[in-house]
Amino acid sequence: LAHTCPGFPEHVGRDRALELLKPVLEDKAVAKVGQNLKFQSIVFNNRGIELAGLRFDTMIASYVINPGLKQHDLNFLAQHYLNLRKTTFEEVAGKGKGRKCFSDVDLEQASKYSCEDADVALRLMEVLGKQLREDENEELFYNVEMALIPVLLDMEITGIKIDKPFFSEMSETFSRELDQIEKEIYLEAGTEFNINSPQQLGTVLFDKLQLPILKRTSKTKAHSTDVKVLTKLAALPFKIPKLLLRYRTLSKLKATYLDSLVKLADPVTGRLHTSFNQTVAATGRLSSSNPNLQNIPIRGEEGREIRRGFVAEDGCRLLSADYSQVELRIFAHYSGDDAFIEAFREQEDIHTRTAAEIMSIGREEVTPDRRRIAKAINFGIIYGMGPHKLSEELGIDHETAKNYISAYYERYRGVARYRDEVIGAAREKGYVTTLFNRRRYLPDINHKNRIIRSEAERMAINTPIQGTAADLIKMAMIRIHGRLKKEGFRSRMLLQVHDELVFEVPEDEIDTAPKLIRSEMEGGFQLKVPLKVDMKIGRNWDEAH
DNA sequence: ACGATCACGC
DNA sequence: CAGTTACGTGATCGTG
Repeated sequence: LAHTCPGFPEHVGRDRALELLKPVLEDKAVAKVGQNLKFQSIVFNNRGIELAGLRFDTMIASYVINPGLKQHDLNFLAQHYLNLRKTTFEEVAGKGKGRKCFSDVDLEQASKYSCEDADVALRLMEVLGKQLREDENEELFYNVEMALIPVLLDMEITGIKIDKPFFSEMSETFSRELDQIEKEIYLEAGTEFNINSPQQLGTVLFDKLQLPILKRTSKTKAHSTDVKVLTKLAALPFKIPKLLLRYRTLSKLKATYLDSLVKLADPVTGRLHTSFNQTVAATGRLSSSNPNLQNIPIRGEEGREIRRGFVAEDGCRLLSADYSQVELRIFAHYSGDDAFIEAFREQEDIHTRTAAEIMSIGREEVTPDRRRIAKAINFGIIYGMGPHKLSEELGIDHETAKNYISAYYERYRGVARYRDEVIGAAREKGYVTTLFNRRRYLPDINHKNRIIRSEAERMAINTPIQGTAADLIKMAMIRIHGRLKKEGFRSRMLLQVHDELVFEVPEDEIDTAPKLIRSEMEGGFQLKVPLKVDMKIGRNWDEAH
């Protein structure tokens, strides 16, 4: 098909071949089995074919069976599950500069390679399918992960519009300020050097200017120059740390967001098309790349400004719907703790309530600073944080931090119970699971080294929470996508950012689409606490958030 | 090509 | 086996 290697015989041309295959590829009654079906769907989509009947994706099956594996490629799966060494793409196409386009690969080799690919995928289905059944993961695999493929595909194909001139102008403004700061830094340093090189910067700060070394990097023990260090150094009578902080912020935003996003946007439509990866995060979360649209800035002033460049098409608005405190609610559910559950049922401010309870004060005595402490503890607990990190985080002494944590476990007995149970189960079984039976193996849970074991214990605590949140939003996405299509909406889901969904909504659906979205996000599954969704509409992502 | 550092998100 | 908060991606530098 469409082969061009020398001496290739007369054959059915690409367009004719696709025309002949189209009815089969688009027939949902004809089951499709393969590796990375979303990618295959995109390839066919480029030729006007809508691949249907996606039955079994071997890459995703492997991920559901063991999401902690770093590889789910076909060569690895063949070796791991079939004990079979498959021909690699490199072996037929070459590598580096000499790499051939597949259509130029020798016909004999190319056909053998292609057939092997299909054969291996089919044989893997048997093995992986059996394992999914054994692990009671068929529901999760078929009804969640497989069902999510067409949803993600539509989101990727649709893309989100950006305001390119807006980003370009912002980039220019940043450039001018960066030039200015650069000059000042050189003046203060008394020398010119590469500010973007932590190594060269370290030499200037700590050797030449003799600033105190507050921290070393973990791997190489070099002098650290990260934000925390620079912030502390900014208290000293030197101008350079403040200048560097500003420089870092601006150059990060310019290089990672402004300049790269403009380059990646479609020149005709001005839309950005990310890839959602379904087999990367060990907890069950999605990830996003090329570009990553799950780490668009929101905190700093300039960062937030970048969100104004994510816009709705004419005649539409962006709608952001995010789960309020979803991980803490799941945590409350798991803990079964009465006080915790009541707080959410009564729609109280959870951090205020936590502050009141662990500090034994009335709710009216909870100052913003006390609330901040409670908030850090609430999040720290679900990440398995210890007193050391908490005291550092909050700038309080070690003893106080320790007391807060013990007061927390004292007050919320269910939390302590959850912690003990989940770690105990992990030790016994070697894995933890989410509410929907997504499994993650923790081979180091019984490790003799305390540090390594603690790391596994933190994963044991966090994974059921983060993973259940991932399961819930995936199920909501599937239902919303299905209903929008079935009920003839023109509103489209564009992005998922772990606990948030972003939609593009035509003006005449502003009254109807949000109701559907809220109902599917909040009502999909009954926990011991209600799920709450916050929604906002705007002309751009900043206004909508 | 790859590891290290840094910085952005949840 | 690594140095005490889970999970990611990407730009850039420096080295091989």
